[in-house]
Amino acid sequence: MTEEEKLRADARVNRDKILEIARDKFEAEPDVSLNAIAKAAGVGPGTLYRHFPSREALVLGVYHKEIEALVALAPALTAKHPPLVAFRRWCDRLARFGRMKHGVAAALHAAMADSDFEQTYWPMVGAIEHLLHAGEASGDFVPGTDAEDILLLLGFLWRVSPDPAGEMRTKRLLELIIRGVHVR
Amino acid sequence: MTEEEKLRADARVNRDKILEIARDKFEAEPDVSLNAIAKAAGVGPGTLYRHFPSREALVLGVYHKEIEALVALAPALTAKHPPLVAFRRWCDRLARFGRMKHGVAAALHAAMADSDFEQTYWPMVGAIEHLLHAGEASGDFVPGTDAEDILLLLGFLWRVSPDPAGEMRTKRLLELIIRGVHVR
DNA sequence: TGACCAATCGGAGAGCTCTCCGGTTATACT
DNA sequence: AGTATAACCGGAGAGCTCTCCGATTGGTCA
Repeated sequence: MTEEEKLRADARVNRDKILEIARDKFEAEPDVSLNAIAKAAGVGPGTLYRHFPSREALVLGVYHKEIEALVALAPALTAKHPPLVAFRRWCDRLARFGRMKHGVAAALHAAMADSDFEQTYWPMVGAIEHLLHAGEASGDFVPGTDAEDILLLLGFLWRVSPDPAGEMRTKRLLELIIRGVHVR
Repeated sequence: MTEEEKLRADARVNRDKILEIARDKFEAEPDVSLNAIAKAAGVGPGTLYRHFPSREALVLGVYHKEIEALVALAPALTAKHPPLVAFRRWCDRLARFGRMKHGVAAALHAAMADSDFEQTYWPMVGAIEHLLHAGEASGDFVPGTDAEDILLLLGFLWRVSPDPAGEMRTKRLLELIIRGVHVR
């Protein structure tokens, strides 16, 4: 979407400044108040909330690039690997992303699980659909698996702790899900 | 737990009143402010928050009985049915519960997925453990499956919509999970 | 260039969450 | 019964989220 293009110059400056500040603040302390971000960015709360109507929207704005990369990764993986491997690698990558951004996980969770966030939700579903289709075509995956279902299920990634124990749990659960989509 | 016994008489009255009011309010409008509940119950916010330190805790307090019943159901089901059937029925029941209480789902989700809520989390894990053990013993389930993992995964139940489409989605995802724990 | 107007700004304010602590009261003990 | 004390109460208040709207300003066209 060309949303960034059609913004008025001052609005674009503000938007960028907010994102820049927000990225730093989130890194430092994920529970930062949006008020604080607005103040640090030199705008009023009204401005921040007009650009990003909710905390989730702001988080999504901040990590937009990373998410785009993740979406783009899906076709690349299916091109280079057999479907099962591609699916597993993509999930691993998603898990790693979730672990890194663990502090903002709650917001990400809400955002990804909610189809109101069209800018993020549907591309993500598309990526999963891609992976699933490859698996169906090769006969490796149970046919008819729904991509939205899988994204919903993968929501657990945003709730595991980022320590080694959580990593093990992630590993086990991804195994389970893969067993669930794999036809034997 | 005997927590209700050792309360001072006035505290118990307040606690019960709060729960009674909260049940009604939640039924009517899940997003009610806790302030409103406190006022309707005739206590100050301080009192409400001392009894239930968070919204999640209050929700758990309200549905405590139902959750206990759910936990008690697990052994009953394993006694009457083969492990796979027992597991499926228990999940169905949990799903139905989630669907009925959809308005308070977010709070329930946080509560069940968070082991800080020991009163609810561990009994729930215990119930799942029971179901899994039965399946392992009979050789139907993949050995070594962790009950906490499953509870985490089942968290999706609190995010599906309560309409027919959501019901279908629930059905599909429970199938997937069952395929994931079922050996062969 | 000047002036118009639609887009944008930003802060006041309503309502909420959650905490803190001085005042109150049930309970136990004599 | 009288009293000590630990438990409990409840409201003031700080800080947050989110909205609304009058003031402001960038873009455009004559």
